[in-house]
Amino acid sequence: MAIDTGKGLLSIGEVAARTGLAVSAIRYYDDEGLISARRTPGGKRLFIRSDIRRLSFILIAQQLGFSLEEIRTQLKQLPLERTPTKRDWGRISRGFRAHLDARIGMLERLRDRLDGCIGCGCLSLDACKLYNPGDRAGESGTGPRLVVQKSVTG
Amino acid sequence: MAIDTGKGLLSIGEVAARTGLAVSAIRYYDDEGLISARRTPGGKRLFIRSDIRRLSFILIAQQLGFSLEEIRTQLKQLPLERTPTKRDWGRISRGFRAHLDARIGMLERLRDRLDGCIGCGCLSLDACKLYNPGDRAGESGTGPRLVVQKSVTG
DNA sequence: TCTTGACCTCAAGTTCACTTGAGAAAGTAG
DNA sequence: CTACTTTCTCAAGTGAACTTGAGGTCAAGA
Repeated sequence: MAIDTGKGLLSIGEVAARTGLAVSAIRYYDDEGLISARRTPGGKRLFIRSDIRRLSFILIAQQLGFSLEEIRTQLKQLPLERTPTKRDWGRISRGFRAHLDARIGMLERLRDRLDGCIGCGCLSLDACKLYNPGDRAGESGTGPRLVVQKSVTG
Repeated sequence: MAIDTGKGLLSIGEVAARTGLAVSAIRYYDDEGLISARRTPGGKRLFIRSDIRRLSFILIAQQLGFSLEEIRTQLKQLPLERTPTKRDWGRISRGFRAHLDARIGMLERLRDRLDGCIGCGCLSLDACKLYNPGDRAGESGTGPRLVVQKSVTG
């Protein structure tokens, strides 16, 4: 259980326990390149402390409606081998915050119009500006529509 | 093309044109009971004017991160046969707004902590209150996690 | 040494919200 | 009546984000 090469490395089970993620999910993120675990000579995954931070970031970003693809793009700004510095995280944080602000603004505008629009019964797509078909997700391709509109641009 | 029994009824194609939805999506919502179309003697779907309003509601609610299941629950408060009144829509609107407020609040709290948390590199699940594993979606069952946390409670 | 538990890979299954395709029937225009 | 468009049903496919299962390996304790 204590796979620790003296450098504070963690097994997948320990990471799962600390993050609340399923072991299978962590493997999946590793396969998808969102994190990149080292290996023991025997082939078992080893994680460093900052991998937990990466996973936390993934979870929070998902709650905000970012897809794994978008999160991967954000995380590319972080070093994989070296433990990211305050400056590294700060860079991501700023871009992240801009998207957060945009999303909050969208919801606030929506709220401000809600009573006057759904409330009055005028809700009709051609007349009501609450809903704008132009920027709907899922214009292209099949599969389910995105639940919240996309925001990270490459 | 003009299937109109004198009462302003609309064909599925006309509803698709007015809402911007695909015909297949409208059929799907009908099958799922989110709307409930009448039929011609020949079996073709007929829609009343307020069905467009229901569809608008579905689209907007989806943008806010509600699942179809949650939206179905909300729409159950509306009469299916009778055209919903201002009072009917108002009731939904209030509940809807409460969820909107909650979601905005969550994002604002997240934003306020973002610089101090991700920015400083302290992002760690056991210490950081940004992320709360307790109310994560997808605790039960398989399949993809909800993108934004659930809010409509039955 | 044997057993046990955590871990491995790879393939296939699952949910959501649809779309696509096949084959048939309804309704309209000429 | 014929041609054509629209609509119908039903089955199967799609993408995202995982989970589940089968069958095998690694490492620590009795």
